[in-house]
Amino acid sequence: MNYWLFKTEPDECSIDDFANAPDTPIVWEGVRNYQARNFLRDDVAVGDEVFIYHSSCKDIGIAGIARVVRAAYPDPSQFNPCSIYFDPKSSPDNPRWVAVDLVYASKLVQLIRLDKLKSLANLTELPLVRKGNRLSVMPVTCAQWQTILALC
DNA sequence: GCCAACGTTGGC
DNA sequence: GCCAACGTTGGC
Repeated sequence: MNYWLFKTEPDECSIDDFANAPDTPIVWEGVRNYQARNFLRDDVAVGDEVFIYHSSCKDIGIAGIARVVRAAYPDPSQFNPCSIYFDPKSSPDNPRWVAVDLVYASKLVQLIRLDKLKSLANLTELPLVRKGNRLSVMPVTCAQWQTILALC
């Protein structure tokens, strides 16, 4: 089993959206970066656990945990002309982008702020805290996962 | 809203 | 395959 961190803008999809529908899988669509796509497509597996990270908002940081319930499949939004994620260069017989499904696992008692994460020597290798990082789907090592959980 | 950093595109 | 120009991300 692997651990991950997925970024999301809470205006778009927040941990509360998961918590409000704890039995409903949420389609993690709209990843449009090749490195992130490759992680989703090749390495994210059913049963993996995911930190849900809130970006571009007032309270930036890790807000909760979700679990993967469906591995990669073609991201439906890439074929939908009405979607902001529509990609005219992708085709159903050769899809460029993938989605996975997540369900709610837990909400952290309090959000772990980005500056807190940046302050920890154990996390300096986490892509999230590295300068200029823009990866929206990133692996978290077991040690990093434990370090972060211990902050709760 | 600014802007640094990074990713992508496309001409050559 | 290089690289300038452009677009996007995301913290501040």
